[in-house]
Amino acid sequence: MDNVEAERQRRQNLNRRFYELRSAVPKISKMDKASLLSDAVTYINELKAKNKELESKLQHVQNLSNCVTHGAAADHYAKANTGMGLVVEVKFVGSEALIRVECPNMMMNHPAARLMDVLRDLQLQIHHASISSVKHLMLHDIVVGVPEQGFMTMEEAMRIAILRRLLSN
Amino acid sequence: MDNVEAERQRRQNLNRRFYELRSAVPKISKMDKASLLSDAVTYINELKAKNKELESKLQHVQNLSNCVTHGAAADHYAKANTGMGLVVEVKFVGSEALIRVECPNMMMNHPAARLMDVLRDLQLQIHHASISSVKHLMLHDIVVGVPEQGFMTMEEAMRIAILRRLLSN
DNA sequence: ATAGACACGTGAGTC
DNA sequence: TGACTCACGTGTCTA
Repeated sequence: MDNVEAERQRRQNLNRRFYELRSAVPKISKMDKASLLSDAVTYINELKAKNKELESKLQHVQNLSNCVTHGAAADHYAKANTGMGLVVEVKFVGSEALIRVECPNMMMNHPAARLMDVLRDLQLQIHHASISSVKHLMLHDIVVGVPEQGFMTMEEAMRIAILRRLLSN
Repeated sequence: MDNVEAERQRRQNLNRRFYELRSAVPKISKMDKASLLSDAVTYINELKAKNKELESKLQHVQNLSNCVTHGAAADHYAKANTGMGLVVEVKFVGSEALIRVECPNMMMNHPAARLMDVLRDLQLQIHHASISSVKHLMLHDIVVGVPEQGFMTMEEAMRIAILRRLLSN
């Protein structure tokens, strides 16, 4: 018959696909065909799960970094609490601290004065200050001396302290 | 024979696996077994590729956000290329752009002059500038007008452009 | 020898 | 009608 040869090629072709599948699936329990198939489905499901996990993680991280990069270091805390573009950054350089505050003008009256009050309350001595207004935004770059103890190791605490006091009342 | 029944169950089992595989693979060209197998391998490879892409993207984003949050907007590009604390941030506000550059003094001669050269080269008109030196760090806060076209939609490109020119030569 | 897995040829069904 | 896929029973091989 001609059928026998056709069937021969069909089996041969099918086995080729099996080998291809074997090469595509890394974890193979047994060289058995049935095992290969179930291994393939479990592997596919693993990939699907990992894919979903990665996608959600990526979206989460991208959301966070959007918050950060959008405002060039926009403050998550401020965003969460005010919904506006208040940004406070603190960075220590030796015994001094750089403080950078971005504040929308409409957010509060005389943000500069308010910031100075806060710094006074926190007993932070001002070494240098540069304040400018661009459009609706007030920019404050301030260099302060840091007290011998307290904030020395906690830039974040200091940042949060300034932020809370700015937002309170 | 007893073999016939065993073989019957084996085929039956194998077909169950085939059906499971069918349910695991979303894109099926034909209901053919061979097609199913090749569809499975292509789908697996698609998942693998997407997985790698997501992983690298995630790592990339995580690296960026790590750099950003670690140094209060530290710059990945600068860190990678200089190993020092050069930081360039760009932020658009309407038709103006805020540029903030942190540069260690020992990194280059007169970083302010160099930065001005760069801004001139990029044809960015200076609206306001505040430059101060604290310890070993030079701080530049500059407000420039943005050309009608070009950087308007690409803060990042502008940031990178400034950074590259600062680092070149 | 006993069980499990496979390839083979064959008949049957489909387009 | 071929061209195609599939299920079946059978013989063979290995552990």
